Amino acid sequence: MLKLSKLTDYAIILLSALSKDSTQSYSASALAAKTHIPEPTTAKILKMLSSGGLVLSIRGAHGGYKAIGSYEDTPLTRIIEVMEGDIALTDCAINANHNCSIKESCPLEGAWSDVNKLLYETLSGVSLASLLNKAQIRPTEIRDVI
Amino acid sequence: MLKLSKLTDYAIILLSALSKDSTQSYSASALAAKTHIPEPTTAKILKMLSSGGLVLSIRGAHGGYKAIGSYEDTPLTRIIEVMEGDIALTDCAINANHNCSIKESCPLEGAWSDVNKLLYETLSGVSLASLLNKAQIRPTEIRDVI
DNA sequence: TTGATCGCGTACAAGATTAGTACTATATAG
DNA sequence: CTATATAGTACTAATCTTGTACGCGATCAA
Repeated sequence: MLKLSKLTDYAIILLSALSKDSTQSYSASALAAKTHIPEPTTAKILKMLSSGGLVLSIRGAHGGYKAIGSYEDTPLTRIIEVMEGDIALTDCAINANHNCSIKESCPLEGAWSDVNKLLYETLSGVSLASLLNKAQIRPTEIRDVI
Repeated sequence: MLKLSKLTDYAIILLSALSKDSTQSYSASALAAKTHIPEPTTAKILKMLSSGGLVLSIRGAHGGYKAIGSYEDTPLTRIIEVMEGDIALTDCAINANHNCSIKESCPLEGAWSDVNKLLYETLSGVSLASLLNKAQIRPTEIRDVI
């Protein structure tokens, strides 16, 4: 299926809610209510986004989370990396020294890493802002390849 | 992580083994021995590839599996679809009518489908043969986008 | 200074998905 | 007819993802 995790999906929804007004801070529970994402899960995701530098956290009473900038230049890959770790189609693609049971006989060796790089470049070209705006996603010369 | 399943990974290894000599047929157990993929798993994958039209199966004594053509024009997406079903970053991307718990409040609506299409186009541009050859993967004008 | 609010960190439990196995049926060659 | 090999289905086991719980630390306001 080549799926993103649900948490990544949720993360983008939360970022969307936060960027509605990036001057204001929202508590985790307020965001949960707003987005209908379960509260503990919301808190967890916001923590991850915060430690990944995608949102600002303000501790203490009347604290909360705040958007950082407009996400105009934030590539989709950044969110995926924060939420899921490195982007890798296969374990081989990212880590040449992983312990693969069929390593000796695998005919692919480094082949995946090229495909992986291509995929990464493609998703890097999509900014979070453009996703949130449902706006144009990529230069046409690339979209016409199909 | 945006990972492919292990079965998909194995499938490509098996296709690679088969295309070494596409005139010959190999039994599932022979391929398992050759690739070091567990035998029952090998059998299962070959069945899937066969019903997806990616390999030819020959039943009965001295039967086995055979490659179909050179896979020069077989896009990577084809294998992924056969092994994992539709390519979809999120459930929303492919099926607008899925029952999503936050559907009413989701700000993304159809946005994912555009990204998904882009991803699909990108992976379509990689042929199985080129992956097996570790050869050039994409026209330069696209690879230079980074 | 003290209490209430709210984020941080870690660890844990439940659920869903994926990987792998077993068994029976069917087709073909000799 | 028999041996060989794939097809199909159902089941089990392992892993990953999701969601929850709880105690700690920071900040604000009275």
